[in-house]
Amino acid sequence: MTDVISELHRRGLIAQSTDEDALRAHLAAAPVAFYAGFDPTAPSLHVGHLLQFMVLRALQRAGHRPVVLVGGATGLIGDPRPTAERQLNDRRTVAGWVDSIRSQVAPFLEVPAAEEGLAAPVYVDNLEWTAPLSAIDFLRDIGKHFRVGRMLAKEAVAARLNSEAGISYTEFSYQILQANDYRELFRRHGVTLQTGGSDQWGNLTAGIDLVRRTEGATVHALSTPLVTKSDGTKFGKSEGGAVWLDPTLTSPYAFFQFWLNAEDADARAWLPLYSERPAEDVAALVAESLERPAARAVQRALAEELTLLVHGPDELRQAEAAGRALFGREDLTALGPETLGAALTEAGSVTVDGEVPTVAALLQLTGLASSLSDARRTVKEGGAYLNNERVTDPEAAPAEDAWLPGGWLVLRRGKRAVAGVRRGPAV
RNA sequence: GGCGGGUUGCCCGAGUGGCCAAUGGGAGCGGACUGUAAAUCCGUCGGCUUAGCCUACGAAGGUUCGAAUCCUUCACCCGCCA
Repeated sequence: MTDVISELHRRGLIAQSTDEDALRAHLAAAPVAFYAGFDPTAPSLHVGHLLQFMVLRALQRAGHRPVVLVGGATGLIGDPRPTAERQLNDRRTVAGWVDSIRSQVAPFLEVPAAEEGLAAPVYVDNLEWTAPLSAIDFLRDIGKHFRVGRMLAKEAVAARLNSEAGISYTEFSYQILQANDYRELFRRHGVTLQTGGSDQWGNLTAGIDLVRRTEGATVHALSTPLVTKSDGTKFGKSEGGAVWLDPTLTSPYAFFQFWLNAEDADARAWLPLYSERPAEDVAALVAESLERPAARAVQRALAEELTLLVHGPDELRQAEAAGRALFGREDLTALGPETLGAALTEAGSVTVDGEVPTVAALLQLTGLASSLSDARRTVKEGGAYLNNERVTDPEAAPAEDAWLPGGWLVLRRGKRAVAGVRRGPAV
């Protein structure tokens, strides 16, 4: 059995850990069950969650059994964020998100049939054991084991107490629920390791304490570092917001482009975290990037590997081809209707029927501009292009001879936001 | 429960009756330079049927020719006291 802790260290995936020697020995002794939780706070997971999957996959490859918890209960309460109180989502919405997130996780964890020696993942929802809890049970059987002093000292709580936002009793209680999850999974599935982001450390240790107090057992936790960007802005955002894993929210093309557009320094820092290539290959790619940054070998590697992982081989091929077509040197008319159509469909497109809208309207329709005002402004600033030629009049409709073979227009905003307009009856 | 302070655009934060769609900074967006990087510089940054109009300064009312600015009530936050 490989020493998975060493691998995780090498890749920079460990921020904090409970007694590491003990954990290493524990993992080496026998296959263990471990868990990571995902709260349904949105209809889809996003790139920020990807790092958790890298840890899950590494542990599973090492022979351990992943237990994936989707927080149907905790998602109703809200993990305290450092800045402000969360808006509560209604129960039906959260229940729907639980389903979509559960199915989203599945592809990341192979089923044992595919590869011998892998333990099948288990999926659970903490609503199962949290919903039946009465207030009395909660306070007597669980609450009694928590000291308020320790709860207040947790970073997530302390930050909020010191902020103007304060913290509600609801969110203050969150750590107790998550701790109870750990205990339930210890009882039900023999889980002895929880992984999560470093911002979850307080919650992870709360669970360890509860298991020790009530079960007399020593269990472990491992946290991943916060992924950062060299310019200090938040990781995982691109034009238009979060980068989702759901292909209907963020197209595979956009997902591919997100990684391809990473800054050099960031891409080099991220590669070990996200790549499952051998260490030598990772090192070689980083060296290549330092030598010839313009080739963007590291960005390409990230984009390819992760698009393949998240969206599969077909989508990867199309996302790549679309990028080549739209950013290639060739004349657009030389592309041919099939290539052009496939690329634009991948990038995002709209179909217009009847009278052709103005350029400003098309910018808005394709989502390249958020409003008509925004579209007009973009044209005024010289940032709008039709078939790679700058547009000057926002109120003019594209000329008849602008239509490319196949009935396409290529609309672009700035350097990299591209969308297609197709003429024809609505599909 | 009492007293005091606060709630402004994506975020931070000015603004105490007209010159306020609201100073400034950050983020975002566009341009130049590049490599579909970074840094830098310049521009832009509520919406619309765009020389104009509409909606906005926690919420709802009120005073006034005119309110983000004054008054009343409500909600929430922070601090001190009980």
